[in-house]
Amino acid sequence: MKLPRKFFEKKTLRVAKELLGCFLIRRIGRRKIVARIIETEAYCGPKDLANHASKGRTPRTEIMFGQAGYAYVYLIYGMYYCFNVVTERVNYPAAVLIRGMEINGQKIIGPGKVCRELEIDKKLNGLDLIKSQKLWIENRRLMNQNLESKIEDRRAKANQQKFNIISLPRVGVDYAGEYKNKPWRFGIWKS
DNA sequence: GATAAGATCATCT
DNA sequence: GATGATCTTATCA
Repeated sequence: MKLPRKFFEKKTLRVAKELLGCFLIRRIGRRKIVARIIETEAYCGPKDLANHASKGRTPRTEIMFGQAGYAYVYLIYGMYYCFNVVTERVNYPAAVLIRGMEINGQKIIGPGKVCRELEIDKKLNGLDLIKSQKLWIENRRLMNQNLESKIEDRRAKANQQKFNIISLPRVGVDYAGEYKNKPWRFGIWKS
């Protein structure tokens, strides 16, 4: 089941944890990629110095000040894209970065790799994940009627087992002062 | 195995 | 003009 907007309108830390095990779905023409989210990072509001939006409202960060459930995609280091989902309420800039996923059991770790694999670039910035047919997120448990193959059935079963969430400091935010060591990176490599 | 350097550009100062 | 919410390749040990 596609996640509703309400899911994203909660506290960013909670959304970041609840997204683990959910399925990121990407449709490119007739091709559909189903990826299980296994690593995220939370960027929590204007005071979080690691958050791009902590420097205020700019053209780039505008989307984070909008409604939850929209895609925030930006170019990093001139070569890679990072994909985030906007969270919380209007005028409160926050988002969850998708850092790692699993496709048919194959792990893809790193936000740049995630975007390369799913063909996510700036054209998808500002996309509404609640309405889009190109990119959306589904529940941890795939509904039976959505199962398209035995492979997907197996994947759904594997996902029903309990998993432990590991939390660590975020990556690449040494400049963020007191926020640099906040354990706002979440993963389920172990399950 | 570990660490370092290089690629490459939108964004903000 | 400097700087990244990164990744790959090269060069060490």
